[in-house]
Amino acid sequence: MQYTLEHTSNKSAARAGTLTTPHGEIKTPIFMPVGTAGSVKGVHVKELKEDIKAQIILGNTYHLYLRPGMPVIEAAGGLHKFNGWDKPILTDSGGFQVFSLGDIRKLTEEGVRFQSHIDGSYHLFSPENSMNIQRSIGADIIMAFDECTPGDADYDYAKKSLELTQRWLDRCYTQLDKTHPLYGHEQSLFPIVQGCVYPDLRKMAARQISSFNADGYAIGGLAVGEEENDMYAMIEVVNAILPQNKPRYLMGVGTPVNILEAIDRGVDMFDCVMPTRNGRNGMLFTRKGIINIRNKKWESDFTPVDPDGTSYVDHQYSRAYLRHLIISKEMLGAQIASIHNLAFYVWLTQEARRQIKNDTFKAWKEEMVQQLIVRL
RNA sequence: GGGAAGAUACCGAAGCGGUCAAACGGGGCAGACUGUAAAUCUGUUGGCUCAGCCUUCGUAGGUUCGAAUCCUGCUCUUCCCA
Repeated sequence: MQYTLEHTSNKSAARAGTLTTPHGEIKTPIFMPVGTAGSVKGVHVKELKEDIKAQIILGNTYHLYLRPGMPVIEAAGGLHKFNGWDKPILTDSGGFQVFSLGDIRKLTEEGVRFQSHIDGSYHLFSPENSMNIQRSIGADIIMAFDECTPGDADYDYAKKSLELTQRWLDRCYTQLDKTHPLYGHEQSLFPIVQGCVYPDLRKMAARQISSFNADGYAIGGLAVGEEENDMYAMIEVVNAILPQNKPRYLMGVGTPVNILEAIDRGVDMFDCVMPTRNGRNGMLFTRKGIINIRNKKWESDFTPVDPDGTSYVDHQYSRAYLRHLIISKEMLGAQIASIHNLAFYVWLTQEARRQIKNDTFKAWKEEMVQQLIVRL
């Protein structure tokens, strides 16, 4: 996997680059739609490619492992073959589920004992089997198995948690060395920086993972309950240390403003469930601000969903019609909103890329962040 | 024509002497959602000069310290018999 840093913004740390993977190029900064169970909820591959212009999507180790299970994924020939997406894929390691499944899991040095949220059965996730499962899935980019430390963790907990993540990283690499890709293409492991909101822990973590010659580096454990300013501060601290010539991936973030602020601080890759989940729940992100399409004010607004939108759904349907669909719980409503939001997120990052290369990023971003928070 | 049951807030439906402006659903209105246990969850839903007051449980009266709840007339609805 090859990353080429093409341009750095003249007035900020924002970068434009190209990441070349076994399944094609990714023009950064980039937003990556989340496809937890092997599908970006409600969105066809055709729409991802032609309308949203997604360059890479995510899958999730925990969810795919539980269902359909690795025998099926391997028999299919990996996730690319299984879901028909022939562009790059990134899989999360299950680390986030360590955080989000809170009360049905137990954390030990060995790994995490989970109870399946589907049938209550017990499973152990460890760095070793997370790597094995991610081999079976066959993503281009695979993530280290970490503990996503909660944003409100105290210093001692955050330190212990970080040290565990560091020991787990060694085991991830060891396991990866013992195994090989199953489908004829290389897989790149991205290590993850933890350390909660504590600058010295973040620095320590960034230095530690930088010592591995990874193809890219991730910043995790942010947007998980901490103050927004703390998040931005941690990004700055970490990006000052991570190698310049490798992509940086901010995991699970975030709002359109979060993304622009992070790009401004040198982040290259993003993923978040917000465009799809919030879309399904009636929230539309546009370059003029945020629309809650369920609100009565849109009841008879027959103007396009988003006149500035880049996807066909933006012009094909009216706000009144989309409101009707969402309120009536018609599945088409969720699909339209998801396509719109994903297209907007991808547009936002690709427009940022254009502005960076044009050396106009900083001013453009300052204007955008004012606009993006407006409630329409 | 005779008999039975019933009429409760936007709708459906509990309540069957005081703790009832009235449970619970639905609908309406609004909010939340950040490496997806989420097509989910939360709040609110008579009025006002709002820690209180006013009007509301078909309608008109009555009993009672006190009624959505008990009694009587009336109106309407559903079912059964002729």
